Amino acid sequence: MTREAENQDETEGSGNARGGIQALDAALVVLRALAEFDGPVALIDLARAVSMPSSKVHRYLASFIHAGFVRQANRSGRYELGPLSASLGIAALGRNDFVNQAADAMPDLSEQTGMTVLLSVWGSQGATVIRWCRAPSPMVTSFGLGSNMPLLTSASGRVFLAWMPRPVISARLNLEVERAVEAGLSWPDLDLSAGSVDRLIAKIRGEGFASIDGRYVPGLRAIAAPILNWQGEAEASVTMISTSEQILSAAHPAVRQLLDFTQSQSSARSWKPAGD
Amino acid sequence: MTREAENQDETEGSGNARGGIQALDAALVVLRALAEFDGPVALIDLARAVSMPSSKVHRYLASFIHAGFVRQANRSGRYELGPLSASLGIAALGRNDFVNQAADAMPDLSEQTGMTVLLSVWGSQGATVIRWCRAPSPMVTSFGLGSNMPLLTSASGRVFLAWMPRPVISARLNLEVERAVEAGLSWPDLDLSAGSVDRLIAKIRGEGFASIDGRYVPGLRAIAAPILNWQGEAEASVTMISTSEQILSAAHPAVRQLLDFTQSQSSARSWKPAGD
DNA sequence: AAATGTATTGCGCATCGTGCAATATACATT
DNA sequence: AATGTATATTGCACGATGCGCAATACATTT
Repeated sequence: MTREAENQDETEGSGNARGGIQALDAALVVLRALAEFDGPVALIDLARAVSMPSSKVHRYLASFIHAGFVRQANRSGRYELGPLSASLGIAALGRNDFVNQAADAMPDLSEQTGMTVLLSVWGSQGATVIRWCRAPSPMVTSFGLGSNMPLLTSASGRVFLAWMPRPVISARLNLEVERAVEAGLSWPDLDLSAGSVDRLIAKIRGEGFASIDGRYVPGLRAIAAPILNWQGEAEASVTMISTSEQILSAAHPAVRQLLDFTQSQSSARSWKPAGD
Repeated sequence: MTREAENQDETEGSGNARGGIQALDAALVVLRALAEFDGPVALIDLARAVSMPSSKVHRYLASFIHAGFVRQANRSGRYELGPLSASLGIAALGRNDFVNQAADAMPDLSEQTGMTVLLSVWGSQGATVIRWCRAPSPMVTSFGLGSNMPLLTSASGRVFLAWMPRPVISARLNLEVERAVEAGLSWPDLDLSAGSVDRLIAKIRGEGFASIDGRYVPGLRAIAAPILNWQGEAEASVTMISTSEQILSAAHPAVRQLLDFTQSQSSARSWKPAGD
């Protein structure tokens, strides 16, 4: 195998990274690159992104598809992450994370409050719903597991807006503002100036929770609060959904219950720095 | 590389699965096996689980660790999924959004079958049509986007009846039964006893799809199947409408196409362990 | 219909993955 | 503490197999 000069950081000259398999290393680079794209990717683009011949990438993708980690969109071409990647992520999240503890406790919260509760984390595409606990009460379910919530107009997203390091969310924030401006959108409690966003952030942090009233999605109200790590950054967001206007008030018992819940969960262990 | 007999389903004799890389196939089997363990795994156990030599598995793991998909707990011992697996999964979750994906693929299904296809989710008023893909064939229908379908007497509704958590639908079910009783309605294949409903649910789940014949809405036949999420709950329902009586038979090709469609859109548990 | 762009696939060479077994290391027992 | 056992890690040599190139198939566009 005519190995190319794609060694990234190791001092090895003889082989690849200590004791690994070269083909696998290259393949994982491809997989990671695929994950970093926003949507379906053409083979050529993916190959360019990783600086490999198309045929090489294609063979990797064939194996990934065979295993279920990747799926090709239509008949013609583009590749995207497959269901097994999602399963892998769910398994990874459920390992030693706060996610498990929070998810285990969510049914209780849902039952006590009679509301639908969902748990989301910050992914490359924004706030992503990873757990979902339905309440018996009627409720609009136009989104489900894996939904990406908007940063500005969802309670879950606003939690990350307020408690995520600015650099992490800035790209997403710019994207959403840009799109809103292009679409000519305007919102009840938020214009698109930087000052308005900062004021919103300050308000959310001050109150300790974020909310969305029925003016964005008619009839839908939600409150959300962060699960914080010891650095005060949001690791996850817990959201409660209701059709009642009243939960938006800080005096409503649901707010108290939500904050109790997230604060008790915040003491759990959090993300550990990458191994490597 | 002394290749072992790890192909079990392909007819290929020369290589492995169509155009893939053997080492990568084997490595992904390992990763998948790792994900299926509950917690940290010892190398030996993982090797046994996939029937490979420890050294082989160890080299794969070295590459996975190097890429960040796997972490080893301490200096010595056990392996677990790493942060990159979580990132990958979150990205995949967003990309495998059932509703949008199904909606994107609906035109194809409509074209292949020549039938009108609609997509519904569970809303506060019951099954709610959110996408609508008309077939060229003329068809008079009185409902459109946002219509609420009955739980008992629509194919879409029956899907939710069968694949939705009982608490979620119970209120709606009671309401419909109550109203039917008050109105003195009676239906061809369903009386209003609890047992009858349970029998209907069992039948639908057994067949994998729900149907409505022309006796409820004269001249209108429909079949519907669920798009299931990771929890096995119905995330959405895909319905095909026809005026022909024949589609109600499970032998009709449209049923096959519908089930293929929904299963491909669901988070398939049907991924076979690729390796040996 | 021609043309362009892309995905897919033979093919032969030599690179590199593999199995075995030796070694290092951690853990349990006496 | 020392020994023993079990597991993780690593050389080594062979030859199977992954790789790049280029031809082909496929699809979409002008």
